[in-house]
Amino acid sequence: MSQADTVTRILDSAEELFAEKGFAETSLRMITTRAKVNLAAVNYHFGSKKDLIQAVFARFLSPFCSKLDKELTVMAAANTEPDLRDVLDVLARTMLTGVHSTVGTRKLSVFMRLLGLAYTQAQGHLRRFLKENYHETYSRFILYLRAAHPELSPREIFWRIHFAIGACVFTMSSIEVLRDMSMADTGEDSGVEDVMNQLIPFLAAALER
Amino acid sequence: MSQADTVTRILDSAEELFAEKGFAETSLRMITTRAKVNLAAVNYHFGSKKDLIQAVFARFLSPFCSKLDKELTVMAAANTEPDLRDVLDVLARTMLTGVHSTVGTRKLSVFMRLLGLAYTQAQGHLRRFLKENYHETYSRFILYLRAAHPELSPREIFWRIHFAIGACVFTMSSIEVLRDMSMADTGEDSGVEDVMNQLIPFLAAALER
DNA sequence: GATTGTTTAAAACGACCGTTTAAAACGAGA
DNA sequence: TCTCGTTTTAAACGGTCGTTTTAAACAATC
Repeated sequence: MSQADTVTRILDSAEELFAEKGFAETSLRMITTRAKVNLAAVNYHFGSKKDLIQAVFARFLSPFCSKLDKELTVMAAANTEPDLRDVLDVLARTMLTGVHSTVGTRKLSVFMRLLGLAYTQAQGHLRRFLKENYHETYSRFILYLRAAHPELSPREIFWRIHFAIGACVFTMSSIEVLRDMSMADTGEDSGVEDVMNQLIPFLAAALER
Repeated sequence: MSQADTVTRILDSAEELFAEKGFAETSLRMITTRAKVNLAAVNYHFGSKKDLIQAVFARFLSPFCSKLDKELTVMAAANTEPDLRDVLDVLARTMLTGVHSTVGTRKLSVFMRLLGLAYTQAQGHLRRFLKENYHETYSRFILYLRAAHPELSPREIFWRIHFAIGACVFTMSSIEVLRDMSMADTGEDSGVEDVMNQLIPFLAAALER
């Protein structure tokens, strides 16, 4: 087994388990067992559990953000005055293509769940790491949102977009629970795609009102 | 120190710490140290950590749900055909009065954060506990929502209301982080009330579209 | 094929976890 | 005041955690 294999297998297992259980509830022993590597491999290749957490985020956020950056540039070049739909379309398309990442397909729910963890379970080290590495792209995205709605104050833009993020992240974070509840309530199963198809108009209505 | 004191102090500390850090990241030693009681007191009075978690939820959900039940009855008696605003008003008012609970004032953000944990960190035992004890009130609330919008399918109602819950829970759960980010982005501080004042029209627009 | 640097392996470390035990302290009723 | 059930205390238990250590296995260079 090559080094790349070991590192990748650890990242894969860690990503799955973090998304499923959170950081504290996932032990290095679970990760290394699932990855079929030795326990010490995590500390050897990554240094510590904290560094592993950061590496998991880096692996999907770095390609995602550079893709988003490129797409924003394309958008800005094509259209002198991008409206809200344009900006959100760029985000949505980048997310969907970013999900089908370099190595196979990453589930959208895993992506969302990790994003949710970043907000709700981020200890100091992760928050600092994310800000340091991805704040630039984030600011740029927000800037285009502002440009699309110059009549709204920056504060209004900020909060509306974070309400929307909340609806997405919460929904996708607890998608299994919610699907169970929906099943119990309505008697019908809701596929993840059904949910997305309802979520998008919901968000559009809330953002554009 | 009386028994009631000990039990209450444990619940207070546990509630704060759970809301701040989550379940796994909060140890019984942290709780008992903050509560200034002996470590064994938790197992003596509650049985186990799981039982303590359930007790924390029971303490704020039980009064909340019985209040909500009463208010729903009042609403149903006063108005033969309650519309969406009526139903949501009942919920909002119950939440705000429920927050100022029997013992002092509980922060709204703590209430929301616990609600968020129930969705995103609930292990089997907590999920079962919540369903067993509070599912009845929940169903009744959903029923009124359906009656208010009979043209929408139960599935649509279910998902819209949970998207809305997501926006609330996420926002209030990470309110500190978000206020920091907003400050860094816009240069202006957003008070919690400002945020609420923007959240409500956002949700109304999304639900009623 | 010996040597060197890299990666894997097994075992152990100290720390902290939730829980249990057994004795001490307490408080109300006889 | 003595008693007896309740509550608090201090100490210990077994177990799991993240991390470290030491040696073995491996791969590339000469």
